[in-house]
Amino acid sequence: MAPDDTEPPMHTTALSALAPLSFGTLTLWRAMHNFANDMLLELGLYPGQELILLQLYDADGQTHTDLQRAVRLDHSTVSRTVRRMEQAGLLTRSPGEKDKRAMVVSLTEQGRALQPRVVELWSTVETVMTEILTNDQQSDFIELASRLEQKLLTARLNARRTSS
Amino acid sequence: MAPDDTEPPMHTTALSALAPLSFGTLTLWRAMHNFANDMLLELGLYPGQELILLQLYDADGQTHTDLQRAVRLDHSTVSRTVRRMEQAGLLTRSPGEKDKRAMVVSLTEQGRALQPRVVELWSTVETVMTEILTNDQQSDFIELASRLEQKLLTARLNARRTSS
DNA sequence: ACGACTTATGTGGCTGGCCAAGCAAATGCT
DNA sequence: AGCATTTGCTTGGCCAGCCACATAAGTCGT
Repeated sequence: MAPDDTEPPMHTTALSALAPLSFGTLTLWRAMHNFANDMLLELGLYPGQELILLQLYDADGQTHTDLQRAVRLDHSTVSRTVRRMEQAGLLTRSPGEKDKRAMVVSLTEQGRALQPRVVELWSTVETVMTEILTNDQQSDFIELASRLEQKLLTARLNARRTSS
Repeated sequence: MAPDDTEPPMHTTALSALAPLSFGTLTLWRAMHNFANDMLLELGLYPGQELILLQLYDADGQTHTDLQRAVRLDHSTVSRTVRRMEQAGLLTRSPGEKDKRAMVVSLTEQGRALQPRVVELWSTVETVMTEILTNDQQSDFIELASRLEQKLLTARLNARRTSS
């Protein structure tokens, strides 16, 4: 788990003065990540694995590519993570019938058994967060976050186009 | 860098429906992280290293512990990262005079030369984000993020207290 | 039908981040 | 003074995430 948070929080970083919005995003994410992580570890999961599980709960029997597009991580990351989850007994991989290159990922009993706990985990995180916000604040935050995300995505694309 | 974002964004993940606030936080952070990362790599830096540099720009000659408290990462992470940055010629480590256990970290010419570019990097990120927000929306977002962070920090502490 | 391209996945290597275990130096306590 | 505790840092091991490269299997064009 992350370092002790018993000390006064670092509200005086260089970054906080230079780029408060970025700083706020970073620290919020870290706090959420650490909080979720503690619970994930109790389920024997590592961060990111629960996203793949959620994806499979939504529709079992997806290929690596399906999962990769959903979670938006590198295919090599998905490949390794899925393999580790297979070794952990959470899911099964088998070559596709039509397309022999594709690996179809299916939940095992053990993997499916985690569904309520994984759902509860994220519900807990969400509850903790929404608890201190009004409905309006929640939708405002979500909308702002979404707009910022979109802006950053397009900014990144533009930057890449001009550099390459 | 992260996977191609040319495909339509994943606005239909299982998590987005289950925990929209958490999902928004996660995706926003990822977008920001990826955007910043591209620029970091062009500077020959890896994510997290620029935070240590910023810290040193603020006050050169800090110990590992100083840095660790500032960036709030695990001390072992700081140790490794600082060592790699030393190998990259960005900084110097030398045992403290009074306290021979402490490693005092100082910037090299090369490390200090990066200051304007590191500052510019985060300014760029911040500008991209603030561009689409009014001043009120910016301060709202920062305040909400800060409150959410605090809530998550205390929730984590409570959870740990009761479990251990 | 055959070669070129595209797609699906795997592997090695690098980083960040964490924990746990270990070592060395400073501090404190008797 | 001498021993126990605390503090500062290091190392090994595990995971995520990325890129670059490699392989296998569909697909397409001639």
